[in-house]
Amino acid sequence: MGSNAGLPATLARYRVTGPEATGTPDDTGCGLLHVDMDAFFAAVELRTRPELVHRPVVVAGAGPRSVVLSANYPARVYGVRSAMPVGAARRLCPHAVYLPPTRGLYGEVSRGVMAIFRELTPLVEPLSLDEAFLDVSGALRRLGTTPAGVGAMIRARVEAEHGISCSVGAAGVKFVAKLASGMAKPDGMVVVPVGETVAFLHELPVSALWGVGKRTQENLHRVGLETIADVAKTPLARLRSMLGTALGEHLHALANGRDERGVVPETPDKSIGAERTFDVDRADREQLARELLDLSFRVAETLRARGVRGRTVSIKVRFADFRTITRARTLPSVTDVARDIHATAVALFTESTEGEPIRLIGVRVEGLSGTGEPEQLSFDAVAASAPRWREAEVAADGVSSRFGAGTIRPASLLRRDGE
DNA sequence: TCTGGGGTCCTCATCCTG
DNA sequence: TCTGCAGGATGAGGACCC
Repeated sequence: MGSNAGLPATLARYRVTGPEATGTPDDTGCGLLHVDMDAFFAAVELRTRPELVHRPVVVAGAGPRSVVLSANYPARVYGVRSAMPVGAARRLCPHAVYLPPTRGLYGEVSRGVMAIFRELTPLVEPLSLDEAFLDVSGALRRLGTTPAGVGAMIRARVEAEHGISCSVGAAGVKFVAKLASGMAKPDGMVVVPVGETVAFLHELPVSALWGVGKRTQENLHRVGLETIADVAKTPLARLRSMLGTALGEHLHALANGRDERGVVPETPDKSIGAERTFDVDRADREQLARELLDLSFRVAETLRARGVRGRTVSIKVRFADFRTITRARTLPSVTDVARDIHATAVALFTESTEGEPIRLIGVRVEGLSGTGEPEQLSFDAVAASAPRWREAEVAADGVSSRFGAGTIRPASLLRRDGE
């Protein structure tokens, strides 16, 4: 969400000004668009709270360990950023309005926005609820406009139909389009002409490269590489030995304006998981086993809803000192049954912890395949009983779809206070 | 500052098998 | 039967993204 926000003064010539798509840099061949909603969760909340529009507004959970999910631009002036602990945000901006997230609402708005994109081109690759890549090259003739013209259409329709603003980047490659939309924020459009891709990139710091986070940035700075131009000039062999083969090659290509990746409308899930951070660290094994059961049910529900099963169950445990471990086990056959996932998760948890206080616990299922694919037969007693458990859980899915997710859960998940 | 939750991808180590 | 090797599968952890 806009980590590259703000267009450096030297790059101002790439901004689309005036009536959009008229005073535009040359957008020939810039058929790859990246569209990013501005301060998405906060903007969605402000639709029903217009009186707060000019005040700092932060969307965040209520727990003591919550982080900021979204902050509008008046809040960002005070240094509030997404993913920042709420305590830190409150210190920076105590007078902001702190709103809890509205479950389900952002997904609904996101589906509406993505539907607009798909009316313009079938080549839409959502990256998250609030952003997507679009390849509009093949749709220009039908739409009778240019890439910047499509960007202008999108911005106008999203605003008119959903009451939120978005920013658009247009370029010849995905990575540059994404950088451009970050620089267009808020509520703008940036076009990087194909012939100027390298010049555009080379002024930017290494942190602008996709795949360079805090650690890699430190590694690059340590050897004197500060800008993308520095990375581009570095021999590939040196980058490989410094950063590993994959990352070295990846950054070298990006720094030289090469990004072969196309827009991929549908990528199958690789894993599905759920995790929970406790407000207070927990050491009670029975309580933790119940938490694993709840997480296993959530994961299994999602697997069945998406029509997939997985073969490897993994757990994640974060201890009070923030040390984090993962443990995984591959099952003899694929599953989407909470009971099997839970049994494996509890076994992994018991083998890898010794009663220490736990801050976070998570369950994930990997190695996914469609439910239509053949299942390996097993003589294992648990596997033999699985169909009956599965039927019970599928029946519970039916109730959940009518009365809300999590309506049916094992009795052991009910608290003594009668929740 | 004191660090969520849902993911992907990569690297390295280890084990197993032919 | 033993040894060495290569390659695949698996597991753990780190970095990164939104």
